[in-house]
Amino acid sequence: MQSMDVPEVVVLRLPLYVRALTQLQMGGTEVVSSQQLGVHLQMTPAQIRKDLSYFGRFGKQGRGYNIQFLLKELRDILGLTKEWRACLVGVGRLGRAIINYTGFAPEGFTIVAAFDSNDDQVGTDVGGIQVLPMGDLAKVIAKQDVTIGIVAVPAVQAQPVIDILVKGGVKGILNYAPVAPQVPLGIVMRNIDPVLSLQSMTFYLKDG
Amino acid sequence: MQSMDVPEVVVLRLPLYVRALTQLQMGGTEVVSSQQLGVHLQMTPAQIRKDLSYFGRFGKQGRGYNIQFLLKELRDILGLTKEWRACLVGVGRLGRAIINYTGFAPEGFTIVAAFDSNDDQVGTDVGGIQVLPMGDLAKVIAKQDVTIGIVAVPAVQAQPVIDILVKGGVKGILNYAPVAPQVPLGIVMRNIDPVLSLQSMTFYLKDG
DNA sequence: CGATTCGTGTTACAGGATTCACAAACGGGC
DNA sequence: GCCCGTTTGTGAATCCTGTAACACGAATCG
Repeated sequence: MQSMDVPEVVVLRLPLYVRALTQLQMGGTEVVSSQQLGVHLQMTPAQIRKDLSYFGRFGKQGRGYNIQFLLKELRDILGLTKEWRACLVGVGRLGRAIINYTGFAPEGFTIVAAFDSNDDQVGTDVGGIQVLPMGDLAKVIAKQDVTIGIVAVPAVQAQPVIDILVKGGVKGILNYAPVAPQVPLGIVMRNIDPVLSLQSMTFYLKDG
Repeated sequence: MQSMDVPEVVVLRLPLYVRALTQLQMGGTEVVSSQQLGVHLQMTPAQIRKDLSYFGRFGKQGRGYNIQFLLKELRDILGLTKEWRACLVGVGRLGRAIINYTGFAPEGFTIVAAFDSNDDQVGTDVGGIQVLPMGDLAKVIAKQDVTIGIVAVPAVQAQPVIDILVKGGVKGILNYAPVAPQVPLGIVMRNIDPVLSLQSMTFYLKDG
């Protein structure tokens, strides 16, 4: 709702704040200023204050931000208070690594189902999850309340798989395939693409 | 050299062009207009033309861009014509997946060495690569002409590992650990962080 | 209790990036 | 050789983002 006129760059930074604040909280800090947060995250205090001011007034003049309070607010804003249910498509090497990745669950992202188009994979157990045939996708998404689809299939299959996921009803796509797929308006996509990262990195390395 | 006043956003987009052009080339196309590229990549033709114009005049009015020529130029600009040698630190689950990932080699990125601080891992063979102790890092980087360090260690170890890599002489860091590490000026870092991607995604999903 | 210090929220500004618009260039047809 | 449709490259204009400046509230101190 309030989301309408918040720049996307700002939204992309919010998780960084959440992470930094969580870390500080672990360390026992209770109050932090935009100044301190700034050095921690390598950004200017002004930017942090401005970002936060899009959503409310969370700080106290002369003191700073109460970490526990700000964290709760930011988690609310980002929608991190509920459990997000995802399904994985593609249980090859990459898919298996994703299923077994321990970083998702603590943040509230659970992979509740896995699919593969390869009949040899279907029926096998990967990291405690039964691999299902693509045909079951729509049914499972609806029944299991899945909102996020994770794509870990070869490049050529990515677009068709994403089409199926969208038709099936997921609202967000986390795409690991090295392509830039098209999604209809209203679907949120994020790409994980280490090769692109490396290819833009080399521009700066090539004559260092 | 010419790199000085090219905006970083532009550099980040160049690999997308390379990929799209390669795909078109595979399909047999020889010439493409900014218009066509635009629909393919979901961006405005003007932006594509402007981006390319930072580096030279590659197109012909009335015709468009010769794909083979433009690809060669872009690969040159990005420094993708040579083989880039990388080393991996951390051969846990994630590290193993990275070593076995088949997407790097075809693009000219080779992992030539792997390290781990865990003595149980040292000496074992992962995906055809001998795991070495951290102590050998500097020596190997120098001897093997390694310019890129890939970090796949737990969050708490990431910063110290990166410090060692930088001291050892790498120029670029591809960081998979869920932290925002500090690197000295002149070192290029790219972060791969699916959790951050998901956390910014949920902002848009939370009341859809 | 007044003065001082600190740090926020906000407004104004500067610098970048994206889009627009158009002259100049090219290729093909006649 | 000349015209016509097409598409580039590029200033100009617009939009967006980040930074700096500042007025005000809150806490502290003598």
